[in-house]
Amino acid sequence: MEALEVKGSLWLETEAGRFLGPGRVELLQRIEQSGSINKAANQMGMSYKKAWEMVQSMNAQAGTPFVLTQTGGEKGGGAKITPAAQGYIAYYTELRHRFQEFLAHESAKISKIIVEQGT
Amino acid sequence: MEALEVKGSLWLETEAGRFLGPGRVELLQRIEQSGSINKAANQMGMSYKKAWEMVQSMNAQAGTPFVLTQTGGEKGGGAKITPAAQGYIAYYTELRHRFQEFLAHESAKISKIIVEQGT
DNA sequence: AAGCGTTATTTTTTTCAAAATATAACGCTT
DNA sequence: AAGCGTTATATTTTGAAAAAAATAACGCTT
Repeated sequence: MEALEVKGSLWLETEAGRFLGPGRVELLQRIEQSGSINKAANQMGMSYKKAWEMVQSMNAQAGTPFVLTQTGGEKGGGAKITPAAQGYIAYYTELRHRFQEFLAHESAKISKIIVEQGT
Repeated sequence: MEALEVKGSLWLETEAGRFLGPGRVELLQRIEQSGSINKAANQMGMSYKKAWEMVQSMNAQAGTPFVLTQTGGEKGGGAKITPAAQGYIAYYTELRHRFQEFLAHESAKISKIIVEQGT
């Protein structure tokens, strides 16, 4: 057994289910950067519909909306994220960093342990 | 936003992909306890075929087999897990315990943080 | 030799999620 | 009024995974 690694995934959950994970955070960041749900979805190889449903779900679960949209107008419309969303993104990023340190630490220990048990 | 919790999932990975996670560990434990792939699968609401494929995949990825099977015989056949599998189960259980402590610690901190940022 | 409960394997069917397609509305620009 | 790029929504199609079903083999017991 070579190159055994500890991997994992992390998300925030409310009583209504998953609230914020890697996919939603990336979507929010791409909406922030591009100003468009459509562009963000295309960048991620995701259908507009799915992205829009993720936005709906987040807006519903958070007390305050995470994404504000506008239909029509100068550039056809657009979307931007709220300060609340930015706050959660910052928190999630720090949390993920601590998690990656946990995983790296456990991965560093693992080879020793497996050798000890003799497989 | 009430009752926000940090949740996650954890597994071991080799260059060939996922090797050991919660589902496989539970399957191994139930095979050990029941002496049968079939019974273990039924207990987990899983088809025999899927359980058998998981066993095949584990046996292939680990250098040494994790499950030994016998067809025919006194009770029609059966399966048991090897000491190597038992060693990995013990390691994974300890790892999961440390992970749950990480999650609990982060969940305890989270409410404070969210309040601070004013949502 | 017939029966049993299991492992082992293939084939078929079903289910469900994802993708694709289509349509409408919106508000600006020209 | 026509065109644009977007949001918003419903409908259809596709595909892949899961489930179900069917078959065979195995080695013991009776």
